[in-house]
Amino acid sequence: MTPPSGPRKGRPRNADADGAILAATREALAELGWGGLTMGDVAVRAGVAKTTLYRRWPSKNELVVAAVAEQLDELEMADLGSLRADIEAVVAQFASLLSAPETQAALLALFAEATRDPLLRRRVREAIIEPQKRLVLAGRAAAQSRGELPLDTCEETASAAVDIIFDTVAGTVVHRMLVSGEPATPDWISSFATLLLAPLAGIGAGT
Amino acid sequence: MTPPSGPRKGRPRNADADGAILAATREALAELGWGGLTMGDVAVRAGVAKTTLYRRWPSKNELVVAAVAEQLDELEMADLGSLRADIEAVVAQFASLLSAPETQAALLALFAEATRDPLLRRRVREAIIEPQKRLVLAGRAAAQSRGELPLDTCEETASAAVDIIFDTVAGTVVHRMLVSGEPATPDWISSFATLLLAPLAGIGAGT
Amino acid sequence: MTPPSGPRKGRPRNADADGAILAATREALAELGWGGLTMGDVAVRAGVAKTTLYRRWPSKNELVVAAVAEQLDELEMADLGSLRADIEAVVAQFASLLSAPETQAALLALFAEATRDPLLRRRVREAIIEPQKRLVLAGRAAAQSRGELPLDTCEETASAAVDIIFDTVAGTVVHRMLVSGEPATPDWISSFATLLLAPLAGIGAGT
Amino acid sequence: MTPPSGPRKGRPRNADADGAILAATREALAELGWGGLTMGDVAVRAGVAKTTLYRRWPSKNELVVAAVAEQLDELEMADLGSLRADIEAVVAQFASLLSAPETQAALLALFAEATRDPLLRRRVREAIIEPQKRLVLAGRAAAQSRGELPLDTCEETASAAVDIIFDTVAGTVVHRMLVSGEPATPDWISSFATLLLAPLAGIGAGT
DNA sequence: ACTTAAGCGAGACGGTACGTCAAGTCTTTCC
DNA sequence: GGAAAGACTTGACGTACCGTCTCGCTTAAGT
Repeated sequence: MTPPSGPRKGRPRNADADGAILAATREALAELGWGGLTMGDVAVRAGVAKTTLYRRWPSKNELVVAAVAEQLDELEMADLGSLRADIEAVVAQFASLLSAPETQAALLALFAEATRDPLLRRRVREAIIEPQKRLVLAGRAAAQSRGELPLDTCEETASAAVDIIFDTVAGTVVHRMLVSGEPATPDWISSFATLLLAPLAGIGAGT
Repeated sequence: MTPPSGPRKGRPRNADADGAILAATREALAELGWGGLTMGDVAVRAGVAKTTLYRRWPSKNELVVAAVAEQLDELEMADLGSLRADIEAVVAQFASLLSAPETQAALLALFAEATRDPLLRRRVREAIIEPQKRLVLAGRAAAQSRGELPLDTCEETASAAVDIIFDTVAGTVVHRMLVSGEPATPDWISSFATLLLAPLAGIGAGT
Repeated sequence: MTPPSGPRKGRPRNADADGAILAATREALAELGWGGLTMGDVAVRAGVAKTTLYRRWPSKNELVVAAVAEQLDELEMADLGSLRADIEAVVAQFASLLSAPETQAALLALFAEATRDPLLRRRVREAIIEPQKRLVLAGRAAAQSRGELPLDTCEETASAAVDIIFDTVAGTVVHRMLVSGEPATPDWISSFATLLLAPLAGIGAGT
Repeated sequence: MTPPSGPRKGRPRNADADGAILAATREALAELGWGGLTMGDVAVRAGVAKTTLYRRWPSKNELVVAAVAEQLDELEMADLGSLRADIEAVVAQFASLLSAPETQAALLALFAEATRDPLLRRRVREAIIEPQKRLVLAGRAAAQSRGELPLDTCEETASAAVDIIFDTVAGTVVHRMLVSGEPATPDWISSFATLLLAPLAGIGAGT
């Protein structure tokens, strides 16, 4: 993947430019939205020629994926000692990310574009979705090690459970914040965690 | 809203055109996606001049909102005798709507655009979100009349509950289908209904 | 050739624009030369959008041909009563045309480009060369009617004679003014006319 | 101009490169014309880095002047025993030079560019025009030594005569071949020589 | 039948961004 | 210090679409 191929020939790429461009992209995205984003504007903000953008990312889409992916790398699952606490923490983190104007503008537009463009879809999956899914997996593993959740009896069922939880968490938070346009207050997060934990309570009660 | 202004002067608008244009919009949307959609192309598909489009809708955004809203009017809440059945039915309906390529392409793009454009946001709310929210309300009312749910004790709490349920249902289904890209099979719908009903089970148990 | 095809559909082209664009082209050509001429600049000078240029002429070359051809239409052969006077008049006219900076910059560049591009070559021939060749023909006809020149005995020979005279007149004047960069003074024109008339003098002397 | 500075420091310039580059330039010129010629392409054809081109010639113009000038150095005036023979020989040589596609593409473009760029104009004069003018001078000197032409009585008149002859020969041949696009056949050359010699015949007759 | 007013198609218009390309410069590493 | 490689800035290219405009024509309703 990474070409470590010895000492490269020719003038090396300006190492600072990548960061400057992605930052400029997020800034422009926040101010102008997806529709208003232009390559020329990003280039000017980054203090770089338009051709330099195209040399590094083949299209506007790829550039935005990269810019947003960099942002989402921040998310992490901390083991806080209880499943409820862990869930509330990750939802809060995700919500705080979605409060940033640049993420708001970018995320839905990216998802929308990915609906039609298979390559973009793959890039979005790899760069954005999968890294988040690992949060659900980490949370489950922690809960299992604490005894809050039973160990997986069936691989397939477990996977389906992860998927449904992931879609529910991500989808609901996104919908609340970006579509309904309501903030994710601590109260709301608490209610939502209750909703998610209810099935487990039932299991626990039934045991 | 509706101009009742008697018998209008001049040549009346071609009544068929509206339908043809909206259909052409959905068709183009399905083929080309939001980004690839052009007014010129829609006009050609509808066999109509570009001017006619602009005479009826002030912009591309408005046109697409109208085209998608027309599609969403189909949704309805049938009282099937139990809350689980009602939920599964509405989720299935919503999922089937999101299977249509034109809806897929349009919905997220519309949400994305609405993030930046307050007027569009209002139109989306009015034309798309609110009509769906009434399904949740109708479902709750039916369940209450059947005794499956307690009557509202507090107006405010009830409203918050409706909101959270609405965001969860809409957000999760959208995320599963459009972002994760997985189909909403009967099994999945059933699992999801179980997740939603779990809190009620707890309430019921506690009563 | 001219499409008189009834009442045209759609918005008619701005009739003033053609003239404004061609004038702007000549102006820009004079200031910046062929290499410095840009479509965008012409558009700005003409107070017109760049797209309007491309809507009317498919390329920079065509535009310049049109601009220069319009200029060359001025040339005309007046019957001044003697062959020498006619020659001196047409040479002076041509020389005065080549004094204009815009013609200077354009003509050679156009000829150069035409060397490679067969379509352009054809356009240049039609629009620029042929109209000039008629001057030679008109001059010869006038001289014949005055008895200064014998009537054509052989069609083919006559045609070759016209060609050689035409190339000599046009080529020499262009070379003097644009390549050698010397002005065509009345003295020079007189000397050149003498050179051209010498063969006839010989004929006359031999009779 | 020529740096005689002993044994230079560092790696010496590749001596073959100059020739390879000029040849590549002419080749590219013949194939693509002036407008289509790119430095990058020349570099690739010559198997050389673009930097090397710029290290040796300051611009595209200079490179092409050098490439074309090299070609024109071939011309020479041979004393064939009579003025007519000498004239026909030099016209034929010049015509044969203008038959080469690379010269065709280059010459007019160079003249055109020189119209605007005083430095280029000077270079063109020095490298291309002057060397040709000496042919006319040599021819006249030979004719004078053979008694075909009177000795110069007036320096100034003689110079003007050389100029007019030079412009007529060069201009007419260039116009015939590059603008009119007709070949310079032996017949045509003969007719043209007759035209040039006519004034002398008159002088001779008058003597 | 005759006016009036709007709808309609066609297509030109001023803009703005696109993604590409070439010119000429700069910055590496290797020789 | 020359040379190859290739990244860099700049600026024009020709295209596409937007949303507006201006035509000539059509279609009713009101006279």
